[in-house]
Amino acid sequence: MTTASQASVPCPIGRAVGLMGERWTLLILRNANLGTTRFDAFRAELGIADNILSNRLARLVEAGLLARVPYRDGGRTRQEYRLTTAGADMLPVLHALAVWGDKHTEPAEPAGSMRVIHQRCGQVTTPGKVCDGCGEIVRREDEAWVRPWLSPDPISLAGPIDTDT
Amino acid sequence: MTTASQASVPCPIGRAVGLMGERWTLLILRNANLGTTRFDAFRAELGIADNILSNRLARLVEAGLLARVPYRDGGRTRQEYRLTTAGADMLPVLHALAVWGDKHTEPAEPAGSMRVIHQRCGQVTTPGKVCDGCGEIVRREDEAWVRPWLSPDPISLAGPIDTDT
DNA sequence: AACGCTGGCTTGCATTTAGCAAGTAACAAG
DNA sequence: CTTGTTACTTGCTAAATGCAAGCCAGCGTT
Repeated sequence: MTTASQASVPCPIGRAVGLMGERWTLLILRNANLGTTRFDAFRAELGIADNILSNRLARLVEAGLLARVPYRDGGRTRQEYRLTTAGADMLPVLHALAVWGDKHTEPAEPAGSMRVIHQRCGQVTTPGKVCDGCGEIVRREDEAWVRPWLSPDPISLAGPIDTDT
Repeated sequence: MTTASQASVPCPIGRAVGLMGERWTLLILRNANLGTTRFDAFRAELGIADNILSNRLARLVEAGLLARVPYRDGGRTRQEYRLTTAGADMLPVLHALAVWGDKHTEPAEPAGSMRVIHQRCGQVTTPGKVCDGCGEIVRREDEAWVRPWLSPDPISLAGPIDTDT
């Protein structure tokens, strides 16, 4: 799913950054990993302009990280932007950014830090491979995030859509 | 080291992305982690415009990820941009981008993939915490990268400068 | 068939940013 | 004093960002 401009970059970091080294793209991928799929939901959650959101979603679909999928809603057809495997595989990047952000930056108001929950044992854990509590590998489907500034409830990560792009 | 615009963002990912969700910034951090320190070296390695490089280096210094340090070179005073602890702590983000980029994007010409070497045992390993070969935790000072499109030689990661910003 | 509503954009515009290429200032050597 | 180097700055053009209004397709209702 490489776009033409990636193909000339030998470095995988360079190619990845060419696709997603842009703040709105990364924020869209964060929210998509947490289950956001609809245009108006991204717009509301991110406070992003319509034209920028439309542009970024199109790029993410073209790059294969999201898939634009029609669905029926109360009789009418709507569109949603579903996470693909490539989009889901961004989770380690999001984990790493969360750890860095938590260590090196401060929110103005301590609403409480973001926490990652291993749902199988219920423990808070460092994002990454192995649960700090029980030592098990934390699988995506057992991981939830608590963002206390939004809600005290853990949000499970979204599963990717199966896709052949 | 939070800039004013970060302080209003409760999410650590949002704050991190506010500082570095931009391709040139990420690429500068990649090269700084591999030991690049001088303005003309960044310019040559990245093919970046002077004004953009100057701007990004200033922002990274302001955000505390790099430190601008004078040094003597053949009698004259020059400046270098040294990695700080905060900049060094970007390594997991770079690792995650490398893994993603390697899995989901293709170079035009197979020059060979980027490889991470655990120098204590000499093995190639997956970037991350534990060596695939010997099972030891891969410490920064024992990690080197091979980027075959540049050179067959492993490049050790740069150690951060001690700094109190 | 006509109309209204909604969703998912597009458009026009002003502002900002990106990037090229030339130029500048400070500092050193000759 | 002149020259060269380093680390930028500047002027300019093109592209991107983002606001706010508007458009179009698809649907349901009348």
